[in-house]
Amino acid sequence: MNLFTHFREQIEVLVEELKALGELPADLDTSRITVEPPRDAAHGDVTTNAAMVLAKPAGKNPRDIAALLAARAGDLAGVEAVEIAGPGFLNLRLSDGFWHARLRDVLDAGAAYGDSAAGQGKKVNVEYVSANPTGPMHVGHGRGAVFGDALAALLDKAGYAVTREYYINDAGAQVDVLARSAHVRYREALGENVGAIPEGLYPGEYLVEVGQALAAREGDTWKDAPEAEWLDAFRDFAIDAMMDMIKADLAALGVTHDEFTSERALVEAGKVGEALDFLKDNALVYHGVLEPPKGKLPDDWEPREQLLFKATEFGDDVDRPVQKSDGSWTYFATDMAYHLDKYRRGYADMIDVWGADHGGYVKRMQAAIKALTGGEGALDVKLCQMVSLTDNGEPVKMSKRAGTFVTLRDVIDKVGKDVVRFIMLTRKNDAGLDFDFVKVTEQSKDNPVFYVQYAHARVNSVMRMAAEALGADVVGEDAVHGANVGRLTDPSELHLVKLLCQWPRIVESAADAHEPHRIAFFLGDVAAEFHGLWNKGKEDASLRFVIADDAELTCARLALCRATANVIASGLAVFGVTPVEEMR
RNA sequence: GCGCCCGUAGCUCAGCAGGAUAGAGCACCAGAUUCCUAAUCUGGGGGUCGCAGGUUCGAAUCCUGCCGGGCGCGCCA
Repeated sequence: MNLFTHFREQIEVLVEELKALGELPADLDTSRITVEPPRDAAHGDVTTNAAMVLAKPAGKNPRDIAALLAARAGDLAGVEAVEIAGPGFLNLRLSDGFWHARLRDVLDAGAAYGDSAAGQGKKVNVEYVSANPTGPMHVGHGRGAVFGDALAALLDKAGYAVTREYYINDAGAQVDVLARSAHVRYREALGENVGAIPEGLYPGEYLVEVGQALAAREGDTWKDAPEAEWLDAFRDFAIDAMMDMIKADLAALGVTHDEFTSERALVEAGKVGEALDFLKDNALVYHGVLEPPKGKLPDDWEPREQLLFKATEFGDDVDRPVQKSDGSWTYFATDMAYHLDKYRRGYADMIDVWGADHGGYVKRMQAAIKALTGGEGALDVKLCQMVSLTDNGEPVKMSKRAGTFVTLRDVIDKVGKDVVRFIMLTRKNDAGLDFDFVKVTEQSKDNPVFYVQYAHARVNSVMRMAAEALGADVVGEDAVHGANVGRLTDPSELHLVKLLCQWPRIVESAADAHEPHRIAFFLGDVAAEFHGLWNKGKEDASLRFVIADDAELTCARLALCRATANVIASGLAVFGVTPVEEMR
């Protein structure tokens, strides 16, 4: 249960009562009422702006409305004190007993704590990675992969029916380049001295294997054959090989997808034609000539008549071409068809995770979706900023030519997938991210992965010590669930309980905002609070978790430890990070 | 030229669908440290929230205009 939602509903009930009594107008709009934790703990546990937002439409003084609400709020279950503060805030202080009950909720829910029904089972499609099948993934792809994967898990936890999708860009000119590059490696594998890889082809070593495999399978049949005879087969083979490599890298990162949609298959199935027919039928395309971009004129610019989509009618800045001069579709055209296809598969809500360099593309895609779905479909595009790799503060030099290109796989192999995943999520998606090989593996408070994992491991450590001191019985499931948590009365203990109880709210708001990074910050807060509690035990032995001569109190504190580990594990699960039992 | 994103402490960044004196970590300064196995702890200084208007009971948050940085801008995806 999200307790803030609970009190939001309770306040609503009180407002209805006041309406019935004629104290407030019957048609009062209550939608702007919020119930949330106050920033300052001195203001209680729960605060609402109800009186202030209702004041104007009700034609009353906010503090008068607050007084009306306060008179009734004191009777709500769990509310110990009510006060009116500032311009008309209504602050509720909840009883220790209420919090003890919530702690039991955390323990009973286990890993499912934080699960929400807010999404109401609504279908949502999250498309991420979608790296071109022309080579290995770099860390930038990794960020998008982790972000998309975590966002999908977050939405899933928040009650949405999530589909994770990968769009394979296997139809453009670049996969022909891939095929030609593979052909060079094929000839090389057959013993030909091919020299340097020609300009314009992919020079990467990763194609050597592909060439060898082709040579083994095809023999020298296509060695000197004209391109038209082998292009299709080589392309298909190379794409499959690249996708196998990409999927293996994703597996190493723990990233999964439910659907892989092929651009080529979409084109061959006539989906682009269908989308274009729809646009034509609705007079949303026309033949015209675009104005040249101002300020920066491309060298080879010349006026050209093209088939244009009326993007400006849907919020874009200029109309966008859908067909190239050779008659083939632009990337935009196939992308429109792809998103229409997603919509027709039942996804009115779509989220795309892109690299920030595609930012200029967002408006036209959103315009296209508006046009193609009659305003029914919605697309949120999450742009991921660049990742800069550093090694103890020094930038990692990357040069494809010098062979010092660091792939995503290199990074995973070096620091482990859990570290990669967590660090990638410690920044907002649209902020740049510094990934330092030394810092991310450092065992110190400065390293968020370590700090959070350590808190989880420390719970385990406490359990072991408790078992040694008081016997295995105090750490069993029964003992934890049967603990008299009413013994938790120290303010710092209750503070941790209150923090843990925010988890459902964090899940819902992070899911709503499509911002998984909030979870990383929350987990950092939980870890800090827990470590802080531990440290208090150093100064004041009565606050230690394990009290040798008081098994009941120890059990209560172990329950709090267990609940802390629960919440951390629940958050790490969203991130796809395995909580550790022990630090090494 | 236009569009998108960003501009918060010396540094790296949070700031939750506007909310009550703007937060954290690092760094800096001052103390503590024979500590439940654990890779320290406590306290302190430090901010015109880029600038200027506007909306609002209330703006770091929303709107407009500037300034500064990044990305992008017709047959690359």
